[in-house]
Amino acid sequence: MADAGGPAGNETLLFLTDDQLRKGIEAMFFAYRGFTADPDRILADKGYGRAHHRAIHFINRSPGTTVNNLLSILGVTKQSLNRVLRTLIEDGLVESRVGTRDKRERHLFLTEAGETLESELSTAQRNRMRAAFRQVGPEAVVGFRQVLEAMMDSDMRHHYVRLRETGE
Amino acid sequence: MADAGGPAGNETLLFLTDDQLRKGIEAMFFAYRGFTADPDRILADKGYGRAHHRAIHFINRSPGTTVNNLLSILGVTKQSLNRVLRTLIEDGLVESRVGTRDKRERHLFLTEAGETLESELSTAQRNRMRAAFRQVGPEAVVGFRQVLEAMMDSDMRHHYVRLRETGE
DNA sequence: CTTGGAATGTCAACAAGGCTGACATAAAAT
DNA sequence: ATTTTATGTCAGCCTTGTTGACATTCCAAG
Repeated sequence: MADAGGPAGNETLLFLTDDQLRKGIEAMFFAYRGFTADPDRILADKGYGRAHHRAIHFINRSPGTTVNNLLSILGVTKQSLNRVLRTLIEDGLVESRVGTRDKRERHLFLTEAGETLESELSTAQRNRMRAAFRQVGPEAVVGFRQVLEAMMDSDMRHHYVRLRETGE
Repeated sequence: MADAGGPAGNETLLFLTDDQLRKGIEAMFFAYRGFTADPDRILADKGYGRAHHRAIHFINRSPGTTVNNLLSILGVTKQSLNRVLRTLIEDGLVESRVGTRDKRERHLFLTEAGETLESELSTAQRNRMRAAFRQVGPEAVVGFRQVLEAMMDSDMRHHYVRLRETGE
């Protein structure tokens, strides 16, 4: 179990040892903290949390998205999302429009104020990621994204891919 | 702002565009969900949460570590950690021994039961990471770790590196 | 030896943000 | 006409973070 290469020691599989995997696990843990640190600071100043950031991010990525679609992307309950959306709508950062084809649906949009905050948050987060990317170079970035994509649950990968296509 | 390469379009920097950075950000978000999904299920069955997992992980990595050291690794308040440690100690998964040199300090160890749970959790998490690593190959894994390390806050990187050295 | 400060524990209170369950409404689908 | 779907809302619970206050223990400096 500790040696993925077996007694003969297939050297091409040394990157699959428990030790290497543990390093990957700890790297994910510490890096995710850095990943969220800058937006967290901005959000705390304005009385918001990560949940607000996530909603704002994905509304910005897919303007007019429905509540249901957002729910499946975020993987939370409607009550939990609703609490966050309510405050964002009350504060004038998000607009909810009744659907035209299907009037049961609410389509979500960022207001100008919402776009301003989104830009502030994503700029901070991009700055850190840009610094990391620049430091390690394009080939490492390709590997980074390949591993992350392979680590996703398949339904989350579907969301990721669909968003990826939208942006290109 | 949208074009990292400038008007002339330096093609070697195309991996730093806002679009590429956004993909990296979304990849981190979705992948982290997968990263924690398997342990989360195991923990939920036993009435624990991620905070318990983190404590168990780092006590296992550094047996005999002090509460203070654990605090700086986990980045939470002592009250928050204390609540988690108390339940783990009550449940017989963690043992707290008064320090010999400095009797103010408590040194933390996993009991046999604690090691059993740790193994269950880390096996599940390693399995997913192993599958991802195997799927993308060793060069991608190198890039993955390089980007993550570059994305950490420097104090977290210190912890990461210290733990990395311990394991080798 | 006394005192100050550090490490730890504990109690209380609070907030964010997850969760479940129950119920209401409007509109689409059958 | 009935059922299903999409959404919202209320109430209550849990985990896990926070702050503040205070006690204990003990090292270390005066």
